[in-house]
Amino acid sequence: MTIYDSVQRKKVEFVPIKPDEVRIYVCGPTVYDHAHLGHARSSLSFDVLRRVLEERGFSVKFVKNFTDIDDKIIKKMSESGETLKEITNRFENSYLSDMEALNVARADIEPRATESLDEIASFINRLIDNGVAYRIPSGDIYFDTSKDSQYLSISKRVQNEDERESRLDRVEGEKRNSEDFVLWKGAVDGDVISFKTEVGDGRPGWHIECSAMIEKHLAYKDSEYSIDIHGGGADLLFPHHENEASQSRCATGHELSKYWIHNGFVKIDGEKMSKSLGNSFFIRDALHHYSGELLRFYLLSTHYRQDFNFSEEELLNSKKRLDKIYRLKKRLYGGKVGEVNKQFRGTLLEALGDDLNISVTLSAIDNFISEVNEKLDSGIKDKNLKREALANIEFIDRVLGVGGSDAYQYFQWGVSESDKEKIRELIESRTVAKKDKQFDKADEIREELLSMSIQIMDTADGTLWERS
RNA sequence: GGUGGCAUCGCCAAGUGGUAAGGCCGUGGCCUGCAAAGCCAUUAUCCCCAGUUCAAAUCUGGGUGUCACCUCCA
Repeated sequence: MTIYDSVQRKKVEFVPIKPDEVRIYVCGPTVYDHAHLGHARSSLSFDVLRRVLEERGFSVKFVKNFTDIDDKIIKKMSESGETLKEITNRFENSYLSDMEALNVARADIEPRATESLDEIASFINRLIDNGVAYRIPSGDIYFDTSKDSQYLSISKRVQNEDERESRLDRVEGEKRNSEDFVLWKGAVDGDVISFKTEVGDGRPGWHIECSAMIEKHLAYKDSEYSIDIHGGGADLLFPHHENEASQSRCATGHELSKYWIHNGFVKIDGEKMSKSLGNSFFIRDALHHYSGELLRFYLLSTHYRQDFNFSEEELLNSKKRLDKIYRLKKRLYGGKVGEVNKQFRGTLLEALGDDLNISVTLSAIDNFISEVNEKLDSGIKDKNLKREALANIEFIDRVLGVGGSDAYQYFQWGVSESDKEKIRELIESRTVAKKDKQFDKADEIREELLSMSIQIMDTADGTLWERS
């Protein structure tokens, strides 16, 4: 299969370091707030990647961290008076519950910075020993980027003199080079949180945790590369991933990752969603309006590297597409699940194996649905048709994580029990009216249901309804 | 200012040298008491200019527009 490597900046054949095994590390959230749609998209992208790799026969080891030491968390501590643990626990749980709603599989290991302090400290010590990190009088420890000839090889950024100087001007002085970054922040009076480690009291900088945790939990020690795939949002490429890679290179002598994958942004009204613009959108808020499955399907419907423009109109467009899977599933209801169609399976895996080409994948699914509907409409008796179709839908669920719900429940999402009862009663009276050829009355009832956003459809198996 | 991405039917969106997938919307038809659903049919020469080639949406050069990164950010 091929994937797009952000360092080589092209699609390349994916060949894991060791046959049949793939080790992936994805940068997880900083747990100082609820997760927004950008987190959802990133998680979803790598969730599908993982599913595809597994479906293609790889054994995948997947690690995603929680950044639970951070200035924004500390700020929250002083604002709310909560402890670090209280805040990070709350938002970790919020994150995990959102991910569950989106049907994102849990990582095999979910390390936290607070649980990796020994490894972080010894990692920093190695950098100091290797002469690529230095301590300044305040107690802060910096990484010396000038010591790594490969620095900027990940982001391919060019340092020009103007930028250097303008950045030097606004830097507090004691760094040796403007692009040096902090590995460890020494404790100062008034710090609300500080950890005691072999490099002193204080707290780690942002980038170091990933390098240390990758080495602890995931890295090959006997290979040119530590792991197969390192992923995250496109905004992490620089400086975060550049710095991670540089640290790891200087401490371990190995390149950090063989492939780098970055997902595109979620935009609202054509602008990147971000805290500073005030247009971010929490997953949990979206889940009040739409099911997790629909949100998942919608967020997956655009190729992961493209910018994703969130719009209600497009979301409803996606819903119609997802509805079609479930309408077919309803038609197949109660049947036995057979064997997935080999060609169908092959088409999906080939499309997804081409750098997760979702458009071709969805197109193939649409074609499959149409074909089955057509055959079903023609009335031919073919037990295997239904069995295979059900198996195909199961396969869709395996690789994309959608289509696995009960078809009837899917269409009843967000309808209260009392409304369901009312709907049943209305449909019953309409059925009676129809039987008596009282079509005006029947149509009136249908209008009433429609005003409740309930669409009905008369079938050979009786009148079915869906929430539109 | 530096770097990178993108520009294909009303909208979303595939396609990386051989004469434009798919979805939504619209229109016509079948089905239906009427609908809905489903099915069938139907809609583009690919931002502009120049070039390479037997052949380009796809390659090269130039231009325009747009977005992002360069500061915390998925």
